[in-house]
Amino acid sequence: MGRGDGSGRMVSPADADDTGAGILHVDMDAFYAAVEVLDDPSLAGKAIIVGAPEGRSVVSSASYEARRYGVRSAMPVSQALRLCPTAIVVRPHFDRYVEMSRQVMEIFHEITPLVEPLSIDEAFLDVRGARRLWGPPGTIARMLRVRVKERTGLTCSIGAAATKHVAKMASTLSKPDGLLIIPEHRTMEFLVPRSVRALWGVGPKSAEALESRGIRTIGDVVATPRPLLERALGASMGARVWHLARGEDVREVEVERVEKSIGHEETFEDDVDDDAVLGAELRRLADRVGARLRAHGAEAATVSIKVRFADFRTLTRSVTLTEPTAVGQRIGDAARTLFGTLDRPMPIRLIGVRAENLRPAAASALLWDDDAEWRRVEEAMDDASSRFGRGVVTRAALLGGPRAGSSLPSHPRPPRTGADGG
DNA sequence: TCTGGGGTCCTCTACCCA
DNA sequence: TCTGTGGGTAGAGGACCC
Repeated sequence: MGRGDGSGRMVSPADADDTGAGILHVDMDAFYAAVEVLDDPSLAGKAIIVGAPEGRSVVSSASYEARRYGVRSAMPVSQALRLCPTAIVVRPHFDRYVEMSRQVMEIFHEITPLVEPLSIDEAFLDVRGARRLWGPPGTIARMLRVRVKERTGLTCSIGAAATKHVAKMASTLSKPDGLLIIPEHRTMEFLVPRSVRALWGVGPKSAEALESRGIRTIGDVVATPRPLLERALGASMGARVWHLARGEDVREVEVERVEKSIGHEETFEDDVDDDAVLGAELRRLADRVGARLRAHGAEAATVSIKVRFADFRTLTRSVTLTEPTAVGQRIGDAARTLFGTLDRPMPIRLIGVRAENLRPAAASALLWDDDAEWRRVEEAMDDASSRFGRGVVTRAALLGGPRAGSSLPSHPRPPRTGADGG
Protein backbone atom coordinates (compact mmCIF):
# COMPACT_ATOMS: atom_id res chain seq x y z
CA MET A 1 0.00 0.00 0.00
CA GLY A 2 1.41 3.37 -0.92
CA ARG A 3 2.18 5.74 1.91
CA GLY A 4 2.77 8.86 -0.12
CA ASP A 5 0.38 11.76 -0.38
CA GLY A 6 0.60 12.05 -4.15
CA SER A 7 3.12 14.86 -4.11
CA GLY A 8 5.84 14.50 -6.76
CA ARG A 9 3.53 12.34 -8.84
CA MET A 10 4.91 11.21 -12.22
CA VAL A 11 2.80 9.78 -15.05
CA SER A 12 3.52 8.81 -18.64
CA PRO A 13 1.90 10.41 -21.68
CA ALA A 14 -0.50 8.35 -23.79
CA ASP A 15 2.14 7.72 -26.46
CA ALA A 16 4.92 6.76 -24.04
CA ASP A 17 7.62 4.36 -25.19
CA ASP A 18 7.00 0.98 -23.53
CA THR A 19 9.83 -0.98 -25.11
CA GLY A 20 10.84 -3.87 -22.88
CA ALA A 21 8.52 -2.79 -20.05
CA GLY A 22 6.71 -6.13 -19.79
CA ILE A 23 6.47 -6.35 -16.00
CA LEU A 24 3.55 -4.46 -14.47
CA HIS A 25 3.14 -3.59 -10.81
CA VAL A 26 -0.47 -2.75 -10.03
CA ASP A 27 -1.21 -1.07 -6.70
CA MET A 28 -4.69 -0.06 -5.56
CA ASP A 29 -4.94 3.54 -4.37
CA ALA A 30 -5.56 3.97 -0.61
CA PHE A 31 -7.29 0.62 -0.86
CA TYR A 32 -9.13 0.26 2.47
CA ALA A 33 -10.17 3.90 2.50
CA ALA A 34 -11.34 3.67 -1.12
CA VAL A 35 -13.49 0.62 -0.35
CA GLU A 36 -15.05 2.48 2.57
CA VAL A 37 -15.93 5.39 0.26
CA LEU A 38 -17.37 2.94 -2.23
CA ASP A 39 -19.66 1.54 0.45
CA ASP A 40 -20.56 4.93 1.89
CA PRO A 41 -20.44 7.60 -0.84
CA SER A 42 -21.09 10.32 1.74
CA LEU A 43 -17.40 9.88 2.70
CA ALA A 44 -16.21 10.89 -0.77
CA GLY A 45 -13.77 13.80 -0.78
CA LYS A 46 -13.32 13.69 3.00
CA ALA A 47 -10.31 12.95 5.16
CA ILE A 48 -10.75 9.31 6.21
CA ILE A 49 -8.67 7.24 8.57
CA VAL A 50 -9.27 3.49 8.59
CA GLY A 51 -8.47 2.09 12.03
CA ALA A 52 -10.06 1.45 15.39
CA PRO A 53 -11.05 4.76 16.96
CA GLU A 54 -10.15 3.65 20.49
CA GLY A 55 -7.24 1.98 22.24
CA ARG A 56 -3.80 1.53 20.74
CA SER A 57 -4.86 1.29 17.14
CA VAL A 58 -2.78 2.56 14.24
CA VAL A 59 -3.83 3.83 10.82
CA SER A 60 -4.41 0.94 8.40
CA SER A 61 -5.13 3.24 5.49
CA ALA A 62 -5.92 6.91 4.93
CA SER A 63 -7.58 8.77 2.10
CA TYR A 64 -5.43 11.19 0.12
CA GLU A 65 -7.34 14.05 1.75
CA ALA A 66 -6.04 12.85 5.14
CA ARG A 67 -2.55 12.23 3.80
CA ARG A 68 -2.27 15.88 2.89
CA TYR A 69 -2.21 16.59 6.63
CA GLY A 70 0.70 14.18 7.13
CA VAL A 71 -1.39 11.17 8.10
CA ARG A 72 0.37 7.94 7.12
CA SER A 73 -0.22 4.22 7.46
CA ALA A 74 1.12 2.67 10.70
CA MET A 75 0.79 5.96 12.55
CA PRO A 76 -1.13 5.82 15.87
CA VAL A 77 -4.72 6.90 15.30
CA SER A 78 -4.41 9.35 18.17
CA GLN A 79 -1.46 11.03 16.45
CA ALA A 80 -3.27 11.04 13.11
CA LEU A 81 -6.21 12.82 14.71
CA ARG A 82 -3.93 15.49 16.14
CA LEU A 83 -2.59 16.12 12.64
CA CYS A 84 -6.04 16.06 11.06
CA PRO A 85 -8.70 16.70 13.71
CA THR A 86 -11.53 16.74 11.17
CA ALA A 87 -10.73 13.26 9.87
CA ILE A 88 -13.44 10.62 10.05
CA VAL A 89 -12.23 7.41 11.68
CA VAL A 90 -13.75 4.31 10.09
CA ARG A 91 -13.46 0.88 11.61
CA PRO A 92 -11.89 -1.58 9.11
CA HIS A 93 -14.02 -4.20 7.34
CA PHE A 94 -11.44 -6.80 6.35
CA ASP A 95 -13.90 -9.26 4.85
CA ARG A 96 -15.02 -6.57 2.45
CA TYR A 97 -11.42 -5.74 1.46
CA VAL A 98 -10.73 -9.41 0.81
CA GLU A 99 -13.80 -9.61 -1.41
CA MET A 100 -12.79 -6.53 -3.40
CA SER A 101 -9.24 -7.84 -3.68
CA ARG A 102 -10.59 -11.09 -5.14
CA GLN A 103 -12.51 -9.12 -7.79
CA VAL A 104 -9.43 -7.11 -8.73
CA MET A 105 -7.21 -10.19 -8.94
CA GLU A 106 -9.80 -11.82 -11.23
CA ILE A 107 -9.45 -8.91 -13.63
CA PHE A 108 -5.67 -9.37 -13.62
CA HIS A 109 -6.09 -13.06 -14.46
CA GLU A 110 -8.20 -12.18 -17.50
CA ILE A 111 -5.06 -10.62 -18.98
CA THR A 112 -2.40 -13.17 -18.00
CA PRO A 113 -2.06 -16.22 -15.78
CA LEU A 114 1.31 -14.82 -14.65
CA VAL A 115 0.00 -12.88 -11.66
CA GLU A 116 1.92 -12.66 -8.39
CA PRO A 117 -0.21 -11.17 -5.61
CA LEU A 118 2.11 -9.26 -3.31
CA SER A 119 -0.46 -8.28 -0.73
CA ILE A 120 -4.20 -7.72 -0.56
CA ASP A 121 -4.02 -4.67 -2.82
CA GLU A 122 -1.10 -5.13 -5.19
CA ALA A 123 0.31 -7.61 -7.66
CA PHE A 124 2.94 -8.11 -10.32
CA LEU A 125 1.85 -9.14 -13.81
CA ASP A 126 4.17 -10.52 -16.46
CA VAL A 127 2.59 -9.43 -19.75
CA ARG A 128 5.56 -10.17 -21.99
CA GLY A 129 3.71 -13.10 -23.52
CA ALA A 130 0.38 -11.28 -23.88
CA ARG A 131 1.34 -8.90 -26.68
CA ARG A 132 -0.37 -10.81 -29.49
CA LEU A 133 -3.62 -11.07 -27.56
CA TRP A 134 -3.80 -7.66 -25.90
CA GLY A 135 -1.07 -5.46 -27.34
CA PRO A 136 2.08 -3.90 -25.88
CA PRO A 137 2.53 -3.34 -22.11
CA GLY A 138 1.40 0.28 -22.18
CA THR A 139 -1.86 -0.66 -23.90
CA ILE A 140 -2.45 -3.48 -21.44
CA ALA A 141 -1.78 -1.22 -18.46
CA ARG A 142 -4.24 1.40 -19.69
CA MET A 143 -6.85 -1.28 -20.37
CA LEU A 144 -6.37 -2.74 -16.89
CA ARG A 145 -6.90 0.61 -15.22
CA VAL A 146 -10.14 1.12 -17.14
CA ARG A 147 -11.40 -2.38 -16.34
CA VAL A 148 -10.63 -2.08 -12.64
CA LYS A 149 -12.39 1.28 -12.45
CA GLU A 150 -15.44 0.13 -14.42
CA ARG A 151 -15.91 -3.17 -12.65
CA THR A 152 -15.05 -2.23 -9.06
CA GLY A 153 -15.31 1.54 -8.88
CA LEU A 154 -11.76 1.67 -7.51
CA THR A 155 -8.69 3.32 -8.97
CA CYS A 156 -5.25 1.81 -9.19
CA SER A 157 -1.77 2.93 -10.14
CA ILE A 158 0.50 0.96 -12.42
CA GLY A 159 4.23 0.91 -12.99
CA ALA A 160 5.55 -0.80 -16.10
CA ALA A 161 9.23 -1.69 -16.48
CA ALA A 162 11.66 -4.42 -17.40
CA THR A 163 12.00 -5.67 -13.82
CA LYS A 164 9.81 -6.08 -10.76
CA HIS A 165 11.84 -3.65 -8.72
CA VAL A 166 11.67 -0.80 -11.23
CA ALA A 167 7.98 -1.49 -11.94
CA LYS A 168 7.24 -1.17 -8.25
CA MET A 169 9.18 2.05 -7.94
CA ALA A 170 7.28 3.41 -10.94
CA SER A 171 3.84 2.56 -9.55
CA THR A 172 4.72 4.29 -6.28
CA LEU A 173 5.69 7.45 -8.15
CA SER A 174 2.56 7.39 -10.29
CA LYS A 175 0.16 7.41 -7.32
CA PRO A 176 -2.65 8.10 -7.15
CA ASP A 177 -4.58 6.91 -10.19
CA GLY A 178 -1.59 7.03 -12.57
CA LEU A 179 0.52 5.05 -14.98
CA LEU A 180 4.28 5.39 -15.28
CA ILE A 181 6.16 3.44 -17.94
CA ILE A 182 9.93 3.08 -17.79
CA PRO A 183 11.22 1.60 -21.08
CA GLU A 184 14.11 -0.77 -20.53
CA HIS A 185 16.71 1.47 -22.19
CA ARG A 186 15.84 4.35 -19.82
CA THR A 187 16.05 2.34 -16.62
CA MET A 188 19.28 3.92 -15.36
CA GLU A 189 18.14 7.42 -16.24
CA PHE A 190 15.10 6.75 -14.05
CA LEU A 191 17.00 5.19 -11.15
CA VAL A 192 20.08 7.40 -10.76
CA PRO A 193 18.52 10.56 -9.24
CA ARG A 194 16.25 8.73 -6.76
CA SER A 195 16.92 8.39 -3.06
CA VAL A 196 18.50 5.20 -1.73
CA ARG A 197 15.35 4.97 0.38
CA ALA A 198 13.45 4.11 -2.81
CA LEU A 199 15.37 0.83 -3.14
CA TRP A 200 13.35 -2.20 -2.10
CA GLY A 201 14.58 -3.40 1.26
CA VAL A 202 16.27 -0.15 2.24
CA GLY A 203 14.42 1.09 5.30
CA PRO A 204 15.37 3.75 7.84
CA LYS A 205 18.32 1.80 9.32
CA SER A 206 19.92 0.86 6.02
CA ALA A 207 19.31 4.35 4.64
CA GLU A 208 21.07 5.81 7.67
CA ALA A 209 24.01 3.41 7.21
CA LEU A 210 24.34 4.52 3.59
CA GLU A 211 23.76 8.23 4.15
CA SER A 212 26.33 8.35 6.93
CA ARG A 213 28.85 7.33 4.23
CA GLY A 214 27.64 10.02 1.87
CA ILE A 215 25.59 7.59 -0.25
CA ARG A 216 22.29 9.40 -0.73
CA THR A 217 21.05 8.57 -4.21
CA ILE A 218 20.91 5.42 -6.28
CA GLY A 219 23.51 7.07 -8.49
CA ASP A 220 25.78 7.26 -5.43
CA VAL A 221 25.23 3.54 -4.88
CA VAL A 222 26.25 2.83 -8.48
CA ALA A 223 29.45 4.79 -7.92
CA THR A 224 30.26 2.94 -4.69
CA PRO A 225 32.52 -0.14 -4.78
CA ARG A 226 30.60 -3.28 -3.91
CA PRO A 227 32.86 -4.26 -0.96
CA LEU A 228 32.10 -0.92 0.68
CA LEU A 229 28.35 -1.51 0.32
CA GLU A 230 28.74 -4.98 1.76
CA ARG A 231 30.62 -3.60 4.75
CA ALA A 232 27.92 -1.00 5.32
CA LEU A 233 24.89 -3.28 4.95
CA GLY A 234 26.16 -6.83 5.33
CA ALA A 235 27.15 -9.15 2.50
CA SER A 236 23.69 -10.20 1.42
CA MET A 237 21.96 -6.84 1.62
CA GLY A 238 24.99 -5.04 0.15
CA ALA A 239 25.03 -7.32 -2.87
CA ARG A 240 21.29 -6.96 -3.37
CA VAL A 241 21.42 -3.17 -3.24
CA TRP A 242 24.40 -3.17 -5.60
CA HIS A 243 22.37 -5.09 -8.19
CA LEU A 244 19.07 -3.24 -7.72
CA ALA A 245 20.80 0.11 -8.16
CA ARG A 246 21.96 -1.10 -11.59
CA GLY A 247 18.45 -2.11 -12.58
CA GLU A 248 19.43 -5.76 -12.21
CA ASP A 249 16.64 -7.86 -10.75
CA VAL A 250 16.49 -11.46 -11.89
CA ARG A 251 13.37 -12.36 -9.90
CA GLU A 252 10.58 -13.63 -12.12
CA VAL A 253 6.87 -13.10 -11.47
CA GLU A 254 6.03 -16.08 -9.29
CA VAL A 255 2.52 -17.44 -9.44
CA GLU A 256 2.92 -19.95 -6.62
CA ARG A 257 3.71 -18.68 -3.17
CA VAL A 258 4.19 -21.04 -0.26
CA GLU A 259 3.56 -19.64 3.19
CA LYS A 260 6.47 -20.12 5.55
CA SER A 261 4.78 -19.22 8.81
CA ILE A 262 1.35 -18.47 10.23
CA GLY A 263 0.89 -16.44 13.37
CA HIS A 264 -1.41 -14.27 15.42
CA GLU A 265 -0.62 -11.58 17.92
CA GLU A 266 -2.59 -9.19 20.01
CA THR A 267 -1.86 -5.91 21.72
CA PHE A 268 -3.77 -5.49 24.97
CA GLU A 269 -5.73 -2.33 25.51
CA ASP A 270 -3.96 -2.07 28.89
CA ASP A 271 -0.74 -3.84 29.82
CA VAL A 272 -1.35 -7.19 31.49
CA ASP A 273 0.49 -8.97 34.29
CA ASP A 274 -2.11 -11.59 35.17
CA ASP A 275 -0.94 -15.17 34.48
CA ALA A 276 -4.47 -16.44 33.93
CA VAL A 277 -5.24 -13.76 31.36
CA LEU A 278 -1.93 -14.26 29.55
CA GLY A 279 -2.30 -18.04 29.57
CA ALA A 280 -5.82 -17.85 28.21
CA GLU A 281 -4.71 -15.44 25.51
CA LEU A 282 -1.89 -17.77 24.45
CA ARG A 283 -4.44 -20.58 24.19
CA ARG A 284 -6.80 -18.47 22.13
CA LEU A 285 -4.07 -17.36 19.74
CA ALA A 286 -2.77 -20.93 19.44
CA ASP A 287 -6.26 -22.18 18.58
CA ARG A 288 -6.52 -19.59 15.81
CA VAL A 289 -3.10 -20.56 14.48
CA GLY A 290 -4.05 -24.25 14.55
CA ALA A 291 -7.30 -23.58 12.71
CA ARG A 292 -5.48 -21.67 9.99
CA LEU A 293 -2.84 -24.39 9.67
CA ARG A 294 -5.55 -26.97 9.11
CA ALA A 295 -7.33 -24.74 6.64
CA HIS A 296 -4.05 -24.60 4.71
CA GLY A 297 -3.50 -28.34 4.98
CA ALA A 298 -0.26 -27.69 6.83
CA GLU A 299 1.39 -28.49 10.11
CA ALA A 300 4.18 -26.72 11.92
CA ALA A 301 7.44 -28.15 13.21
CA THR A 302 8.30 -25.05 15.23
CA VAL A 303 6.28 -22.87 17.57
CA SER A 304 7.41 -19.42 18.59
CA ILE A 305 6.02 -16.81 20.92
CA LYS A 306 6.51 -13.08 20.88
CA VAL A 307 6.25 -10.90 23.95
CA ARG A 308 6.37 -7.12 24.02
CA PHE A 309 6.76 -5.51 27.41
CA ALA A 310 5.25 -2.24 28.54
CA ASP A 311 8.46 -0.42 27.60
CA PHE A 312 8.16 -1.80 24.03
CA ARG A 313 11.11 -4.14 24.51
CA THR A 314 10.28 -7.19 22.42
CA LEU A 315 11.56 -10.72 22.61
CA THR A 316 10.83 -14.03 20.94
CA ARG A 317 11.31 -17.62 22.00
CA SER A 318 10.87 -20.67 19.84
CA VAL A 319 10.98 -24.43 20.13
CA THR A 320 11.06 -27.24 17.61
CA LEU A 321 8.45 -29.87 18.38
CA THR A 322 9.14 -33.59 18.53
CA GLU A 323 6.39 -34.01 15.91
CA PRO A 324 4.88 -31.39 13.61
CA THR A 325 1.34 -30.46 14.52
CA ALA A 326 -1.70 -28.47 13.42
CA VAL A 327 -3.53 -28.96 16.72
CA GLY A 328 -4.16 -25.74 18.58
CA GLN A 329 -3.93 -27.52 21.90
CA ARG A 330 -0.35 -28.67 21.22
CA ILE A 331 0.67 -25.32 19.84
CA GLY A 332 -0.79 -23.73 22.93
CA ASP A 333 1.05 -26.14 25.21
CA ALA A 334 4.35 -25.31 23.52
CA ALA A 335 3.62 -21.59 23.65
CA ARG A 336 2.82 -21.72 27.33
CA THR A 337 5.93 -23.76 28.08
CA LEU A 338 8.02 -21.14 26.30
CA PHE A 339 6.21 -18.36 28.10
CA GLY A 340 6.92 -20.04 31.43
CA THR A 341 10.68 -19.78 30.82
CA LEU A 342 10.61 -15.97 30.57
CA ASP A 343 11.67 -13.44 33.13
CA ARG A 344 8.92 -10.85 33.30
CA PRO A 345 10.20 -7.64 34.83
CA MET A 346 7.07 -5.67 33.95
CA PRO A 347 3.56 -6.02 32.52
CA ILE A 348 3.08 -7.12 28.92
CA ARG A 349 1.51 -5.07 26.15
CA LEU A 350 1.55 -7.64 23.32
CA ILE A 351 1.62 -11.38 23.06
CA GLY A 352 1.80 -13.54 19.95
CA VAL A 353 1.99 -17.14 18.78
CA ARG A 354 3.48 -18.23 15.48
CA ALA A 355 3.78 -21.57 13.71
CA GLU A 356 6.94 -21.91 11.63
CA ASN A 357 8.71 -24.53 9.57
CA LEU A 358 5.47 -25.41 7.81
CA ARG A 359 5.02 -28.61 5.86
CA PRO A 360 2.09 -30.47 4.29
CA ALA A 361 0.03 -32.07 7.02
CA ALA A 362 -0.32 -35.79 7.55
CA ALA A 363 -3.89 -36.87 6.76
CA SER A 364 -4.59 -37.74 10.40
CA ALA A 365 -3.76 -34.21 11.51
CA LEU A 366 -6.29 -32.73 9.13
CA LEU A 367 -9.07 -34.97 10.27
CA TRP A 368 -8.66 -33.72 13.80
CA ASP A 369 -10.19 -30.38 13.16
CA ASP A 370 -11.87 -29.37 16.36
CA ASP A 371 -9.65 -28.08 19.15
CA ALA A 372 -12.61 -27.58 21.42
CA GLU A 373 -13.42 -31.24 21.08
CA TRP A 374 -9.80 -32.15 21.72
CA ARG A 375 -9.89 -30.09 24.87
CA ARG A 376 -13.11 -31.71 26.00
CA VAL A 377 -11.49 -35.11 25.58
CA GLU A 378 -8.35 -34.02 27.38
CA GLU A 379 -10.32 -32.61 30.28
CA ALA A 380 -12.39 -35.74 30.48
CA MET A 381 -9.20 -37.80 30.46
CA ASP A 382 -7.69 -35.73 33.23
CA ASP A 383 -10.82 -36.10 35.23
CA ALA A 384 -11.00 -39.83 34.62
CA SER A 385 -7.30 -40.31 35.24
CA SER A 386 -7.47 -38.50 38.54
CA ARG A 387 -10.20 -40.88 39.62
CA PHE A 388 -9.02 -44.12 38.04
CA GLY A 389 -5.34 -43.61 37.39
CA ARG A 390 -3.40 -42.80 34.21
CA GLY A 391 -3.64 -45.21 31.32
CA VAL A 392 -7.03 -46.58 32.30
CA VAL A 393 -9.03 -44.30 30.05
CA THR A 394 -8.29 -43.95 26.35
CA ARG A 395 -9.25 -41.05 24.15
CA ALA A 396 -11.00 -43.40 21.75
CA ALA A 397 -13.14 -44.76 24.55
CA LEU A 398 -14.17 -41.27 25.57
CA LEU A 399 -15.09 -40.50 22.00
CA GLY A 400 -17.20 -43.61 21.80
CA GLY A 401 -14.75 -45.33 19.49
CA PRO A 402 -12.97 -43.91 16.46
CA ARG A 403 -15.15 -41.60 14.42
CA ALA A 404 -16.02 -42.71 10.95
CA GLY A 405 -13.20 -41.75 8.64
CA SER A 406 -11.19 -40.15 11.37
CA SER A 407 -8.27 -41.05 13.54
CA LEU A 408 -6.75 -39.55 16.60
CA PRO A 409 -3.37 -37.90 16.45
CA SER A 410 -0.87 -40.67 16.90
CA HIS A 411 2.04 -38.74 18.34
CA PRO A 412 2.44 -38.05 22.04
CA ARG A 413 1.70 -34.58 23.31
CA PRO A 414 4.42 -32.57 25.00
CA PRO A 415 4.24 -32.35 28.78
CA ARG A 416 1.81 -29.83 30.08
CA THR A 417 2.81 -26.65 31.80
CA GLY A 418 1.05 -23.57 33.04
CA ALA A 419 -1.28 -22.60 35.81
CA ASP A 420 -4.49 -24.12 34.53
CA GLY A 421 -2.93 -27.20 33.02
CA GLY A 422 -4.55 -26.54 29.68
C1' DT B 1 3.11 11.11 22.18
C1' DC B 2 2.77 6.68 20.94
C1' DT B 3 4.23 3.03 18.42
C1' DG B 4 -1.13 -2.94 14.89
C1' DG B 5 -0.90 -7.21 12.78
C1' DG B 6 0.47 -10.14 9.21
C1' DG B 7 4.45 -11.69 7.24
C1' DT B 8 9.75 -12.58 5.02
C1' DC B 9 14.55 -12.58 5.14
C1' DC B 10 18.95 -12.09 7.15
C1' DT B 11 22.67 -12.17 10.72
C1' DC B 12 24.71 -13.68 14.73
C1' DT B 13 25.54 -16.98 18.28
C1' DA B 14 25.53 -21.35 20.48
C1' DC B 15 25.76 -26.00 20.22
C1' DC B 16 26.46 -30.61 18.34
C1' DC B 17 29.11 -33.67 15.76
C1' DA B 18 32.60 -35.57 12.76
C1' DT C 1 42.07 -37.68 26.02
C1' DC C 2 42.45 -33.02 24.63
C1' DT C 3 42.16 -29.34 21.26
C1' DG C 4 41.01 -27.20 17.01
C1' DT C 5 38.07 -26.74 13.03
C1' DG C 6 34.32 -26.55 10.01
C1' DG C 7 29.57 -27.70 8.70
C1' DG C 8 24.82 -28.03 9.98
C1' DT C 9 21.08 -26.62 12.71
C1' DA C 10 18.36 -24.22 16.19
C1' DG C 11 17.21 -20.14 18.37
C1' DA C 12 17.05 -15.02 19.08
C1' DG C 13 16.58 -10.74 17.30
C1' DG C 14 16.54 -7.01 13.91
C1' DA C 15 15.10 -4.81 9.62
C1' DC C 16 11.88 -4.47 6.38
C1' DC C 17 7.40 -4.69 3.73
C1' DC C 18 2.24 -3.86 3.22
